[in-house]
Amino acid sequence: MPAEAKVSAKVNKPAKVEARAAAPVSPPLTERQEARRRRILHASAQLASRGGFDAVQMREVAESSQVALGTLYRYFPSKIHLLVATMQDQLEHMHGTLRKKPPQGETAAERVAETLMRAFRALQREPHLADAMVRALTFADRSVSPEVDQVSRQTTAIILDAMGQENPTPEQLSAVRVIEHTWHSALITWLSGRASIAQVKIDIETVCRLIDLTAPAAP
Amino acid sequence: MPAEAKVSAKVNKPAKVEARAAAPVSPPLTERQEARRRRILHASAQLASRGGFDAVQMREVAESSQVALGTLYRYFPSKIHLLVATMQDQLEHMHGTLRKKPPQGETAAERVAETLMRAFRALQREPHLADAMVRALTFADRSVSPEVDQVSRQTTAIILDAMGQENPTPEQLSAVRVIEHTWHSALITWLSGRASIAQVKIDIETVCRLIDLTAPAAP
DNA sequence: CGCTAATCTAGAACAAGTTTCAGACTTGAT
DNA sequence: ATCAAGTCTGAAACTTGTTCTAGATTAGCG
Repeated sequence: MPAEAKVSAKVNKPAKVEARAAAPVSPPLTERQEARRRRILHASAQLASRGGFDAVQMREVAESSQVALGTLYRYFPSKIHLLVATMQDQLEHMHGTLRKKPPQGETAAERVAETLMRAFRALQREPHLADAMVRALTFADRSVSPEVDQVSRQTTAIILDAMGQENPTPEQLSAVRVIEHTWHSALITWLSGRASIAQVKIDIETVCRLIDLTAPAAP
Repeated sequence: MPAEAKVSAKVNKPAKVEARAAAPVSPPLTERQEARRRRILHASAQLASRGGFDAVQMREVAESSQVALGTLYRYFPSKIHLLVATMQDQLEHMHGTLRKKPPQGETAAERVAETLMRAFRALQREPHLADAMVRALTFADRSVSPEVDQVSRQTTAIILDAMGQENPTPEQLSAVRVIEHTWHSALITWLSGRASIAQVKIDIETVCRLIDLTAPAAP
């Protein structure tokens, strides 16, 4: 009946199809579709690495990834969706990389700060890419909530990993939320040239103190 | 020689002209120019109050404020500049309002949290306006840094006011920075529907604990 | 194989931010 | 009062995100 995989009905956008590598269940993608999706994300990241948010132009992404503009929009319903998906992609890499070398700090706060600073250094290597991803993330409106939430969960997972906490308390989860807020906002101030790298470091270290504040003795 | 006030040279954009009400020194504006500026900001806030960021369309702002499109761009070189200036305007009101009834809390942390929650409630009354202003603020790139910085300073001033600290320590200033980060980011998650009002409250209260953590005995 | 529904493509069309330009209007100085 | 320089206006043009359309392709099923 359908063709190239029944992604579902008309309204369906492979966006939801973005079954993360972990659970490609919802709407299975054809090999060619999966390939297209990868080409698109690759082109997006490449263009972003050059000139940041503005350099990711939908027509160029379509051309670079050898896909028609309409198809690009079928996969990613907006530029913001595309960039947020790009961020999901990069975050997975990052999480994998971070897993390999766990932070060395004594306290949970130290380990989290160390992990975030490591991530920050990675972003510094591709500042334009960071710009595109972070701007998209904070500019996203309600229509992108599910995807942004996914990014948020991934970030939370990274931080909890660094804390080494199996089952964090509600208080600790609040602290993690605040750390994420600070992380995103600090990145923005850095990207827009209003804060130095050193300043970001201080902010991260400052907010990480909240962890110790909320991490009492283990049961 | 010039006309309607010598704003300066060719490249000059009254943007810099935005000498806040406090210090209209740099390039003095004609009365008519000041009036135009007010009309523009008013139209901007009005449109924003309706439909948020997207509803603030430059052509409409120009029409509503009875100014040519080109003139609008002379006063505010981009939509982002316009909305950030709108935020500066609103922040001043807010600061004035907050001054009148200082927060009641015992500790500095309580007072800051109370103040921010009061501001938050004000934003809730005009969620669309809040959306427009906050989105603009976080989307702003380097070209808007001076204006965004001004907003940041104003916010810092409000928080320091609430703390009741005359000369804060560097540590306290760091805490304030982190509070601002959390404030902005929490607003974004609320505006994009990813966090409830209650959640924002918790985040604010959580981060405000940092103040007590960094506020030792007075000298 | 041949069908049928969905997908993909190429390209036009539309929307809103931004730029540009010629001409009318103001302003402040002489 | 006059004039030079800067400002405002109105309208068109340009850019880039987004939508739409008609026709070519593809996938899976009988």
